[in-house]
Amino acid sequence: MNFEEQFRQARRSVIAADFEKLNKMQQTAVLTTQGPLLLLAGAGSGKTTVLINRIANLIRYGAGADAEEVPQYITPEDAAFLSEYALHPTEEMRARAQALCALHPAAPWSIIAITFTNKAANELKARLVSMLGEDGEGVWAMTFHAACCRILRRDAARMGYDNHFTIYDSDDSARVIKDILKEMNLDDKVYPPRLVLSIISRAKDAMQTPAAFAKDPANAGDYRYSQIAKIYASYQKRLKDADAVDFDDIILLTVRLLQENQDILEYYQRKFRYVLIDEYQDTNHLQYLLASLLAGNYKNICVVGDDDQSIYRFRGATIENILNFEKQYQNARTIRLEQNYRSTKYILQAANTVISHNQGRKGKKLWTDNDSGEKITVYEAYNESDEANFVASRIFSLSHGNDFQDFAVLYRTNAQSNAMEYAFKRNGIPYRIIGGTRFFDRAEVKDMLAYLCVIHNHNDDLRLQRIINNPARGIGAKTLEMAARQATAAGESIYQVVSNPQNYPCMEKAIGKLQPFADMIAHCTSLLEQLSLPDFYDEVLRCTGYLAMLEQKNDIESRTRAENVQELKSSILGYLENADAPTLGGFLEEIALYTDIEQYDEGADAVVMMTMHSAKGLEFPNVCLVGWEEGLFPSGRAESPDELEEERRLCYVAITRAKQTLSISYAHQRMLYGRTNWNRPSRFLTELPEECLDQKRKERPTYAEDESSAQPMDQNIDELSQLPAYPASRGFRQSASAQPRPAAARASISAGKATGAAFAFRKGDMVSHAAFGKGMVLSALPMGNDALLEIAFDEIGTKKLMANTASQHMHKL
DNA sequence: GACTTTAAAATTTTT
DNA sequence: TTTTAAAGTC
Repeated sequence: MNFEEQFRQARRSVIAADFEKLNKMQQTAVLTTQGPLLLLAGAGSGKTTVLINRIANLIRYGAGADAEEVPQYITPEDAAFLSEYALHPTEEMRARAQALCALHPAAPWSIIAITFTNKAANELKARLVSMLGEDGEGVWAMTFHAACCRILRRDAARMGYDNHFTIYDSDDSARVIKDILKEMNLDDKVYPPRLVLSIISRAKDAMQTPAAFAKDPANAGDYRYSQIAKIYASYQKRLKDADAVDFDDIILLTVRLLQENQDILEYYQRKFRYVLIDEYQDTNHLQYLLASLLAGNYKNICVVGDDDQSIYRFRGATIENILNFEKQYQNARTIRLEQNYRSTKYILQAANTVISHNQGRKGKKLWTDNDSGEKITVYEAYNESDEANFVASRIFSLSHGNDFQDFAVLYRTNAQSNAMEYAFKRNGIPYRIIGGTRFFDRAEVKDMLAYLCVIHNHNDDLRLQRIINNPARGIGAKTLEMAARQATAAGESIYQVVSNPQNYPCMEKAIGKLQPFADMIAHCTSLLEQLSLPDFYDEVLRCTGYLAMLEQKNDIESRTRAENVQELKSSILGYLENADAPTLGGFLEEIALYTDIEQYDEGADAVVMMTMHSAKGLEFPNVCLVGWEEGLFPSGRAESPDELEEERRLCYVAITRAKQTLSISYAHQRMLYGRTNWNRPSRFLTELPEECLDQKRKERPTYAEDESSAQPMDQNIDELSQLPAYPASRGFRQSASAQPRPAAARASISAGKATGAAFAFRKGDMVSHAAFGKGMVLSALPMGNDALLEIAFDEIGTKKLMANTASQHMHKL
């Protein structure tokens, strides 16, 4: 063997030793640095760890592990040294060995790692910094939008935008569409703004200009499409005039900037020697183009993803990007990470089996060295509240009152959280709900941000319209409409009209109302130069009268809103900490993309509830999946085979969140949106391997008898109360509207022994609860057929429980 | 112009 | 059932 070959082998094994903690495939992925690489990373396979280590390898050793090249300066003596070190590494030899191994090490700023969410980007960055120190800071680890924004702000002029362009979020965009519909005199029932926006979004994804969209043969002859083409054109014009871009524009303009400007393209292609894309299965066409452009020169592109976890097709992701990667890059290497470190064998087997029902996969089978664990509990509930009680009981029996944070309840739609909340409240189980309206989506927060936008840029018409009469200043729709018309006619912004009403005869009536508003904005603008940002913000809260308005209302809702509005100040403080030259504009630019305040404080010991979608990327020791019924999961809206496969992938994602235990439940009858439905169990249940399951259901006859004719409620209650939980229910079936909440009536009966429980507990009683331990009843407040108990538990403090529910897990001592 | 009432719609979601 | 927006009333 010549010394070059000896050197190559030693080099690879020395570098590999740095990553010996990883498994074989993970290590291969880390050491494969050159050329296109497709990393198919199954759920729980340590994907992020691989990404971090791969970046570390690039910075430390560059192409060292993955190249034939042996530098000219390497001598046979060096090769011998490295071989020796590979076999017997010592601390003194280390520095020289590492220096020999490095081959064109990558500068941190020459690496770009793109993610979808700020959360993922932050995690990546934090872990890079903790592994690499200062070098970690230099890596471009950010979201698609943040990266594009950075690129775009530098050269926005080339695309005809100011480099301080504002970003419209989807809410802003919807307002613009509504405005256009009004102007064009179109019915928003025929052209729902959200739908129109999604059509425009698809057009942008296909890089269709409004003109091209209008001519698209696919839309030809469709009157509605011809109208939408006009809306699209008008929408783009308005954004352009306001120097605003929407989320799609950020990517689209960046792609066009690179395509149309050879010099800029070359700059970034040279700058980014290594491109990494996370969650590649979630990329849309534009993002694919961006990735291809950035990696166009070196072709060192590593995409990480899992085709089986693609659940965002509905918002434009194309799974084809990952399926076609190997066609796009003929010399691409593919590595599968199939060892799962997260789940038990049973859980994994269930996941594998379900997903195997999908066509069009890359194909992959997860395996694990973990224990078999417990079988998956499948529970057939009577209705949604029985299901919720089942989950509550399960949490009690597994947790014994500790470590609630180890539990997650995952559902298909947010609306399902209600029934769970109800049960958790009655049982005194602490919980938090993820999803719904996020902090920056709250109206009051958006209002204050709109004020800041207007103060920063008086010509921001869209935001001005939002706040000009909020709080009420007597400037109504009529006045605003007039001002807008004058502004358009004069080619000015609305603020120009509002601040100089005397120049417009028709505005005369409103001068008294407009002047104070304009003065207030002007005053705030002058404050900006005198005060620090946080103090300035306090003043804005005061001057605008916004805080006063909330304080005046003085109900719970308003108090929360006031808190939120004040909470925005911590975002400002957070911005100040990181910015070198903080300005209001800088804050607004940053906040436009970073809308993800940490709403999920991990410290709290509470069960988390969220949709299966939101759970992606997370893991929990114990997971309860609820609502496995046809029409709900899979969703009734999923009709085509493609859509059903997406539901199945969602199913796969949901199952693989669980580390140790998993329960799946479905309800025989469920009230949703005020209607009671009787749905068959989900088809996904039948796709689970029976040997993994432990099926449970309440002992009771079949529901066949439910179909028979209705009888008066009272009679049924008498009949039912004789029986244990969920007895036969002859003639029980009634429409939800015919009788008030039959399900609820049933549920209280279902407590069985509990009916008397409400009165069994008195002040001073000592009790023992399955999960909370021993305690004393402090008070018992009768409430209808139930009672609210306040109990001081020895270990966990005072809790409020509903007697009927609690008695299922609690007895008197 | 501000407030109240009523009706319709309600997957999934990040930027 | 709950939420939100638009129409109706003072």
